[in-house]
This record gives sequence, C-alpha cells and structure tokens, in this order.
Amino acid sequence: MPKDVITPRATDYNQWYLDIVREADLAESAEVVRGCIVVKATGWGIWEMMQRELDDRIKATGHANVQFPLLIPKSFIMKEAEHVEGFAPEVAEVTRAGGEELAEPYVVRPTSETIIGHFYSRWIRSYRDLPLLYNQWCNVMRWELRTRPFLRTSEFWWQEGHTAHATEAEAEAETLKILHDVYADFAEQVMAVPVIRGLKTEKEKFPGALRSYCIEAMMQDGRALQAGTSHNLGQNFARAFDITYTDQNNTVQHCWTTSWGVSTRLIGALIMTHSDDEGLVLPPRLAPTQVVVVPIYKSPEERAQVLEAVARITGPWHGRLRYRIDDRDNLTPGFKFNEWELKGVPLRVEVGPKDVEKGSVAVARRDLPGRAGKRFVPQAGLSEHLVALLDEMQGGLFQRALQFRAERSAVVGNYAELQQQVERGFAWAYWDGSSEDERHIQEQTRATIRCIPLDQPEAPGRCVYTGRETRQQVIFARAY
RNA sequence: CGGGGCGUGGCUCAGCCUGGUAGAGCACCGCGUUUGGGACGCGGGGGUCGUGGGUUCAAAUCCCUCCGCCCCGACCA
Repeated sequence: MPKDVITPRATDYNQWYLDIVREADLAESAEVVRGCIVVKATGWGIWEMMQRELDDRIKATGHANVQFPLLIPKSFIMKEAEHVEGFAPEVAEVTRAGGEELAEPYVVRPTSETIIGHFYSRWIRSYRDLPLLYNQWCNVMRWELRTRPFLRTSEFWWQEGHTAHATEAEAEAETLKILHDVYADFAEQVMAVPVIRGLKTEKEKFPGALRSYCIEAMMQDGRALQAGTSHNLGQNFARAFDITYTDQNNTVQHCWTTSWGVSTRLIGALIMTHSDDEGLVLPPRLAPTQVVVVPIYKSPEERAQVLEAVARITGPWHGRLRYRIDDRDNLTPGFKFNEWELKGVPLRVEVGPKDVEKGSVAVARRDLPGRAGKRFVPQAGLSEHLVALLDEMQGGLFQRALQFRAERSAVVGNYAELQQQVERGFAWAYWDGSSEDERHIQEQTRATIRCIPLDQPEAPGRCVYTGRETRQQVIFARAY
C-alpha cells in the first residue's frame, strides 16, 4: 500500500530520499545553522549501532580510542601543500574568542591529520614506539555549498583512524587491513551493502595522501557512493610535522602514516541501498528495534488479556532480540503498522484476541511490505522463529543488493558504450588515460572514475578512451 | 557561486494580481464512540503573515534591503 507521504522512487529519487529521512524521523535541517542537520533519536540510534560494530572491529585490529581538540591552529593546516589546497575552500575559522581577536586563528577541524601529526612528532622517539595505532570518534566541519542530509552536510560525525609505522610496507598493510577487515566487512556483513574495494586515481585521492583506497557502493538509482576511505599517507605528513623515529641502526627516519574514516554518510548509503516506497528498510543487525509488537483489542477486558499474552510471549526475548511493545492506546493498529513500516523496523508481531484464543501471532516482515509479508505462526517456538527470520532477512537484503548491482553493471568496450552505461550504473572499462582525460570524460558524461578495483581481470584489453593496450580496469559512474 | 522557485498556526497550503486588519486540511487538547492495514462525532487552543525599511488613512497583499529554504548547473566524506 503506497504511502502518500513518500514520493515514489520512480517519480523523483531525490525527493524520495528526503521523504524517507523526514518520515522515518532520522534527521531534519538545523535551519538556524547553515548546512547542518539535527540527527534525531531514530537516526542517531542507527549511528550508535554502526559505531558499536565498527568500534569492535577497530579495537579488534589493535587500535585504541583517543580524542584531539576540535580547533586546530590555522598554521598547521598550511603545512602540507596538497592538504592546504584540498581543504582551504571548505574550512571554517575562529578568529575571535574571549572578546578579543586571536593572535592566530583556529580552524574548526575538517579532518585531524595535522594536529595529530603535531603530537605524534612529540610522542614518537624510537622504533619501539611503533606502530602507533589510534582512532577518534568526533564531529568535523567542511563548509559545503550544497547539502543533503547525511550525504553531504557541513558538520558530520565520523571516526578517523591515524597510525604511524616504521616502514612503507607496514603502513600499506595497515591501510589494506582497515579497508578489508573493518570497512568492507562491516558494510557487507552488518549493513548488508555490497561494496567494491579499490584504489582511487590521482585525481580522486585524499589531499596529501600517497594512495587512497575506498569502498564504493551502488545506490538504487545506479549512482556510486563512496562509503569509506583508507589512506596511505606515505611520509608526506611525517615530513610536514617532523614525525621521526630512531631505528635499530641508530638512524633517524621519517615515519609512514595512515588515516582512514567512515562517517554518518553511511546512513545515507543504508537508506539508498535497501529502502522502498513504503519507507525505511533496516537490516536486522543495524536496526535499533528489530521487532515491534502491536497489541490489538476492542474492549478493556480484551486489552488486559492481550497485554498479558504479550508479556508472556516477549518474556524469552530478553537479551536475544531488540524489541519494543507499542501499547499506545490512542492510535489504531492500522496506523501503527504504517508508522513502523515507515521507520523500517524489520519485524512486526501482532497479537489480538484471536491469537490469544488460538495460541498464534501474526508476523509481518519489512522486506516484503504490506500484507504480502504477513503470516500467522504459533506462539510456541516464536523466539527461534524470529531470530531465524531476522537472519534470513539480513542475508536476503545483501543478496538483493548484490543482484541489483550486477544488473546495473557492465563492461564497456568503447566510449559510446561508456556514455550509455553511466546513465544506468557502473561501467567497467580498461583504462590507460591521464587525469586530464579523466577530466574530459567527467565534463562530457558527469561520470568519474570511482576506483581501480583491487580485483583485476587476467587478460589485458584496450583503453576505452586512448585505445592503448592495458591490464588495468576501472569503474566509471556518476557519484554522490 | 550562477540560473529558477518559495518563505502565512507544528506541517502542507489558500489568500497577494485588484491594499480594508487572516482561512482550510492535517496535527494538537477535552469528551464520547471506535480499534486484525493510516477511525469518527462534538467542543477547544494556537499565527508579531521570514527580517528591516519605504509608500499609504490603511500592507500578508505594492516597492527596496537583508536572511533562510528548495530545485537545476560548477566543487566535495
């Protein structure tokens, strides 16, 4: 049953996205603060689930959490040439405080490589201090001209990992470990969002990095979304901030550093991967509420009987399921069904007088919206049934997204095919062009090289643009 | 930062062209009847018409300023 508060995806995908954010009560525009949003309880609840899962993985790979200042001396940002150029247009500055002009302005952190670099240079003396593996959860600010909730806002929330190593090989191993074991694993196993792991081109890499890796996801309109990045910073920041150590041979060496991050943008990825015209669809492993129980009754006597049955039925769920009983008395069941579908709760259990009598309940699954996903099942063994259903849904969402991506992906052999394919999804193409060629293609097609996938084909082919033979394949797509 | 559109109870909007002191639906509050896919009746509360200035006897309405939001293009997690 289409909901009139949600614009169908086929009508206007962008408006659909905004409708979902509003109706699922995830966030709203901060209005009084340009380009910023207020993340509401439901939206922040999802972020907290993401944080928990990611933080476990970050700790499991040997990192500890720290916290650096929100404000960074402006001169720090200026120290690394590429970094300055990349971030200068989007930093906000604090020039006055305590009623006086500051001797040196601060910038509100757009990312923390510089201030962390400053302290790393003080903390690291010997090879015995390495590797240094820290992460911080914080908010950052990048002044944006055009914003969209979660996908691009001036303030956003993220984690940024910053590590220092003795050798290039160790830094590279760290960068890839985060990409695979933390980001890709989290995206696919927890978010049920299939991702392509790849390397950014020179044109698209992080300002100041040696190499940037990324995970790229495909949204339902065929556009690409960068869902996470992991950078090997080489010795660029180590040189700019004098991060050095003495090695086993008593020689002073520059460290090799890395940085990596994922942000609240992942909430946007989640929405645009799974949700439908009925509202938000949450994968069970990320849903703050996995099961909502809606009691159904007419008289006060029925109400008492039904609520008693609900208490008995949900008793064994403690610690196994994240659930909530919607016993609000001023709303009809039908209204609640629609509301919880809008909010993406994976499973709904209805308990009415007939169920009390027959020892059954109605279970509706969100991945099959409306009455189609509704079944009457016995109360006996219900917890196991629900746990199994959630598991099935988690896998099903991933498979559905994977299939969608496959349908919207194609290898293109020439430029005409490339132009067509980026209209609908990912265009895989052999590539041997320059940054300048890349720019030309962007001007003509609005598509960019999202990444050079880590999994490359065996056989060489001809570059889609220059016609030269190459072994390298890349993905072109329009991106968010 | 260019081009277009728009700011009126919490929300969506009408009223503006043709100036005369603000309305609807939804939401909210109270009471009653309802309740297995967005209930209904009756009663009620709530608006410096984005901001500042100007024109006028009189401005939501006409003119100017600024601010903000949305859409479309150039830059970006």
